[in-house]
Amino acid sequence: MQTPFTLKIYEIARRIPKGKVATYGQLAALAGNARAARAVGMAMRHNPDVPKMPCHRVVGAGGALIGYSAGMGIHTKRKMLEAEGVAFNGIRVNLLKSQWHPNRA
DNA sequence: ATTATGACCCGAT
DNA sequence: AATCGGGCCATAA
Repeated sequence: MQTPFTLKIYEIARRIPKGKVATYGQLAALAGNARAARAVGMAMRHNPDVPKMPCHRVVGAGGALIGYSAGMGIHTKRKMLEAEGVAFNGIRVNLLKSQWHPNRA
């Protein structure tokens, strides 16, 4: 059992559709605290439920690839995102095309 | 209960 | 693009 905030982050992260990405700040905002982006990252780092927790679909603000400790870190993360059809723009994710819109499905 | 840390974010250099 | 510094938050120790 995790803390309420963390659980909330899990709920949200879990419903990120394949091929889309969300930013830490976005998740934080959806969780109720737009400034808790850092806390969101911590929740991800402690991720207890890998299968349900697509932490690779969570990127930094502006689509910057931040975080991820598995495999080759960012490299692996990017690989997975590409595999899911996420549009990349050089070193960043093309949020313009691949950012998750919770409201829109 | 207090202190320290981190998968952040923003603005400036 | 990369680096530096300051601010915010919840979690872990």
